[in-house]
Amino acid sequence: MQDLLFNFLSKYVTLTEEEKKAIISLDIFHSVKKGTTLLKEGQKSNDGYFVLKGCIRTYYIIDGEEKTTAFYTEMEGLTPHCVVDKTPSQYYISCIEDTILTVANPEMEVEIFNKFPKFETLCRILSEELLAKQQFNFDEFKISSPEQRYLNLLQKRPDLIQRVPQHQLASYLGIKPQSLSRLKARILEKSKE
Amino acid sequence: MQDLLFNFLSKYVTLTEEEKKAIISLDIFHSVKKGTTLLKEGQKSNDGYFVLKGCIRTYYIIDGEEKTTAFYTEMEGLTPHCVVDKTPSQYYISCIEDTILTVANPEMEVEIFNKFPKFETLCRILSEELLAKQQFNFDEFKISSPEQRYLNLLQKRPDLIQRVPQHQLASYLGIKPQSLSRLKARILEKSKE
DNA sequence: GTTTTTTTTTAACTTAAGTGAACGAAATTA
DNA sequence: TAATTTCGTTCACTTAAGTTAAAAAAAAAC
Repeated sequence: MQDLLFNFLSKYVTLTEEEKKAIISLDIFHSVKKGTTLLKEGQKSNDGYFVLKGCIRTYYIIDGEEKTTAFYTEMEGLTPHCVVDKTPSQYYISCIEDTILTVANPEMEVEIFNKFPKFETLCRILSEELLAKQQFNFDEFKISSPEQRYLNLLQKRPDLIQRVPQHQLASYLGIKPQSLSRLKARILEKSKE
Repeated sequence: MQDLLFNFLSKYVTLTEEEKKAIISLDIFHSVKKGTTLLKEGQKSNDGYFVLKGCIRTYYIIDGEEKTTAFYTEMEGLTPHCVVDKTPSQYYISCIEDTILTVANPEMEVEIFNKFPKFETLCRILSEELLAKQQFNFDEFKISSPEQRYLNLLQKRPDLIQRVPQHQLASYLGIKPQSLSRLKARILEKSKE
């Protein structure tokens, strides 16, 4: 299980056995069942997550309606907003599949950083990389229509469309479930011509 | 001029005179005139920017049309995508006002990090913070209509609406300039009732 | 200070998303 | 397995954004 993490990290740094042991000893590996809510609106938390296997989503509840804004799957990490600015969370995080993830808080990070400074470099690089990727996704979203966004997702993350309920996908694409249905029918219609 | 930077940084770390001098000696402070293009599509570059005064924007040119995706103003930083993944840039960066900014590349960063490890901590924290903020902005964008996005911007960044040309604002809001005009007229109409 | 260019607004028309309701399919629960 | 809830799709209707064109306003260039 932890090999998934070490494999991923090996793309960025070479870890000694001692360093790996230090990570394992933090006891950050967890298995969570489908449907489990990791964080609720209004809660304070210091936990950041990194998905090793499975899928989690973040969503807001606005006027009683769920608005799904992100999915995190294999080798993707999430530091909730509330961890960064120490305020109650504005959104929920829950598992849409049985999921294996790591859970870590800033205190644990500092502890590791002090012992092994290369981890701080790793975290800096990862978060800079993620920031650039995130900015690009946002750019793409802005300059695309809902239909283009869907087609784009079909190209770039076909798995998501399979493993995620459609009504959750819809708000992820910035539209209503009915519009997603219609849009898919429209695409199918076009492809027949 | 550099005080703007050190003032900002003082919120995160305390810098010694020696450290400040090390930064100044990197010769990263630049003044650029309105209209200057800092980066063009297809170019490779290693420069990241941090705006001390003024405003820069990133935009794509798609089918001959400019698509503005972001503005960076006072105390906001930008590491272009092409710096992170070493590919030619997909977008342009230019100044929409006379601007004072810092320009730094990863090599300079590494040099500073080696001399003063606290800078790496600073950069990690800044980019984690930015990532969380960025994610939240994206969330807000997804769950809002164009009209809500405009009203939201009016609340949160009224300065942008003043200092930025409307047609650039429009694509930033994910719509066409004509739609922005109409939307503003609609809001004005509503407020009269 | 006038001309030229760029930007913003307005309008008419087209296309697509939002809304509310209904229906069948699928998944959950009893 | 039957009952119930949740989910996905379809429909009719409303609202708003995209498109094309033109005019007005503002900014830049001469």
